[in-house]
Amino acid sequence: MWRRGGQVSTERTRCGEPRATDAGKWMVIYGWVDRRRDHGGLIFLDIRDTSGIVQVVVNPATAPSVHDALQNVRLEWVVRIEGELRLRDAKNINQNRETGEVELHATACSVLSQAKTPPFPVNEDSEVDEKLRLQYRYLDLRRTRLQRTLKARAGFINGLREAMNEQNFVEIETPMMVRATPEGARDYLVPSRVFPGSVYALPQSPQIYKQLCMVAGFDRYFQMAHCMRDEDLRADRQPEFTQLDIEMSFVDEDDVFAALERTIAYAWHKSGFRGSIPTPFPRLTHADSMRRFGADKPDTRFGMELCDLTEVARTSGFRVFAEAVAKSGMVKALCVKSGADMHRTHIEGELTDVVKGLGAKGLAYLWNTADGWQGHIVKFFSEADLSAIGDICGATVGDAVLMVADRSSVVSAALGALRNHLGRQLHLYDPERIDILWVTDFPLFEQDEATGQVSPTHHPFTQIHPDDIDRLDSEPLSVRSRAYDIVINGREVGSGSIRITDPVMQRRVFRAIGIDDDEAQRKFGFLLDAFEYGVPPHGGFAAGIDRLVMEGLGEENIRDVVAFPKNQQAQELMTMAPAPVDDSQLKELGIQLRRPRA
RNA sequence: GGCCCCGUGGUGUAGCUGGCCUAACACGUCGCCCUGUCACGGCGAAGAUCGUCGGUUCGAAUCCGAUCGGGGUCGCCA
Repeated sequence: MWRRGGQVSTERTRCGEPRATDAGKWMVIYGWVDRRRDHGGLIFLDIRDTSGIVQVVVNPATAPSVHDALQNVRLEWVVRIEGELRLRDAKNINQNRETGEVELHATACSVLSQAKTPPFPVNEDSEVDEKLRLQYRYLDLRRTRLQRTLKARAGFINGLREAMNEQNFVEIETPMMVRATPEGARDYLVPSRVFPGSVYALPQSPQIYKQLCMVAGFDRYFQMAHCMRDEDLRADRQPEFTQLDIEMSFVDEDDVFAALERTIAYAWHKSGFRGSIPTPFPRLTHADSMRRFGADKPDTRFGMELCDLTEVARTSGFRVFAEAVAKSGMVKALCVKSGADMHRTHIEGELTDVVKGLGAKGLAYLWNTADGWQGHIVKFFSEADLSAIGDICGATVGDAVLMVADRSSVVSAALGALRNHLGRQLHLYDPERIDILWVTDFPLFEQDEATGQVSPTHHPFTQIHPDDIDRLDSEPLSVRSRAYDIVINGREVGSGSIRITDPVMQRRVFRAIGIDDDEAQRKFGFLLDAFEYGVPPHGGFAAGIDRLVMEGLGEENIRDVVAFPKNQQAQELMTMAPAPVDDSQLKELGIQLRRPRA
C-alpha cells in the first residue's frame, strides 16, 4: 500500500492500460524495459508487460534519486516504477501507441531483476534462427508475436468450451496412461514399476474411452484432449497435440455436423480469427474430391480442377498414354489459364520434379497458342484429339494443359500436389481467404500397395455406409464408410465417424482386416463386452486445435502456435528432452536399455 | 530410410562465376556526449580464422567430398 497526492492504490496498473482519462492519477507499473532513450539528462523508458507498453519519464531535476537508480538500467530488466500519469504536450503524442497520449513521471522505482543481453532481440519481431528461438523459448514467448498467438489460441479454446457447454456437452477427462493397441500410430510407452515388463501407452486419442462414455450414458461428451503419436513430424504435425474431442449418442451425421459447425464457427468468430466461415459447411464426397482435386483434403480456394482425358488417351497415337490406359490406368490433366507463356524449363524442371516426387513417370504438356497446339508431344495427336482435349479441359488460346498418365492413385497424388503447387506459385487465391468443408463417405478400408494388407481408413469402429454393406465380403475396397473429415484450405483439421454398435457387424469388419474373433476379444474385449450392456448408437469427431489455430492466424508452422514445441526430431531444445536417466531409475522399472553403439 | 533447401561477429543479411575479403552493412553490445524522445541522436570501440573435417589450387567464405546441426517433403501418421 502506498499513498501519494491524496489517492490511494494497492493495485498494479498494467502497462497497456493508461489513457488520457487517467491523467493525474498516481500509479505503480511493473514490467520489462522494452527500450531506453537516454538524453543525458532526461531518460525515457518504455516499460512492457503482456498488456502493452507505456512510456516512463525520468527527470533528474525533479527525481534525482530515481534518475540515479535507473541510470544503468538495460533492456529486459524487470522494474517497478511509481509515479504520476500526465498528459503529454500535443506535439509529443505518439499516435502509434494505445498509451501514446500519456506518460508516467517516475517518482520512485526499484529494479526487481537484472537481465543478461538476450541472444536475440526481444523487443521486435525480427526473423531469428528457429533453433535459437526454441532454445530460449521463454524469450521468444516474450515477444509480441507469440504473446498474441497464444492469447488468440486461448481465446479460441475458450470459445470452443463455451459453445460445447452451451450445447450441453459434458467435459470428461480420460486417462493419459492407457493400454497400448498395436493398430494405428507408434505408441509412446511408459514402463510400469509395479509390473516389471509391462507398460502403459500414452493415448493416441481417447477413442475407446469416449465410446465407453456413451455406453455410460453421457450422451454428449467433449474434452480438450492431448494425444501423442510417435511418428515423424511435419510442418503441421507435432508428436503431441490437442484435439477438441467429441462424442454424441442418438445421432447421425447431420447432428454431429451441426454441433461442430456451430462450435467452430462460434469460437472462430469470437476469437477474431481471419476470414469468416459459413454454416453449414459445404460438403463434398471423398470420391468427388479425389476426382476433382486429386486429394482427400482439397484446397477449394481456387479452381483448376482435374480434367479426365482417359477416353481421348485410350485411342490416341501417344503410346505412353494409350498403354497407361490399357493397364487400367488413367490420364488426367490440369488446365493452367494463361499458362501458354510458362517456360518449358519451368515445366520440365520444377513442375516435373513435383509430380515425379509423387511417383509419376513424367509430366506431359501442351500449349494452346494462337498458332494452334504446340508442345513436345503434339505430333502424336490428331486434330480431333487436340480439340477434344481443349474441350474437356476448357483450354482456350493462351492456356497450357499439364498431363499425367498412370495408375489412378499416382495420377491423383501427382496432379493434386501439382495443383497445390501451382495454386501457391501462381497466386490463384486470396491468401486471407478461409475455405472450410466436410469431406464425407471415405472408403472404409485402404490397401497397402506393398504388402496388400487391408486396414481401416479411419479406425475399425467406423460404421459401413448402409448402401455398401452387401459388398463388404466381395469387394471390401469399394465399400464406403460413415467417416468424415473437416478440411480448411487444403489442410485436414479433424475427422470422425458414426460408430459400429452391432457386435455382429463389428466382427465382420474385424475379420475383413484380418482380426479373428479371438484376437478381437483379446484386444478390444473391454469395448465389445461393454456393448453387451446396452449401447446407444453414437458417433463423434476430433478436431485438431493446433491446426485450426494455424489457419485462423495464418501461421504456416505448427510450432508457431504451440507454447513449447518440439523440433523435427521430436526434441525439446530448451530442456533437451528426451534425455538419458539414471540406471537406478531404469532398474526400478525392471528395464534395461540397448544403447546404440557410440 | 529416400529426396530437396539452409548454416558468415550476439541477431539479421551482403559477399559465394576463387585473389581487390586484412570479410561489408544494419541492429545489438561497450565507452563518451546529449533535458522531449518514442526504431531518439552524435562520436568512438570491441566483436566472425565464414558449422566441422578433409580435398582441389600458388591462393578457398567462395569449387569438390564427407560429416554435424536446422528446416521442408515422400514413406509414416488406425
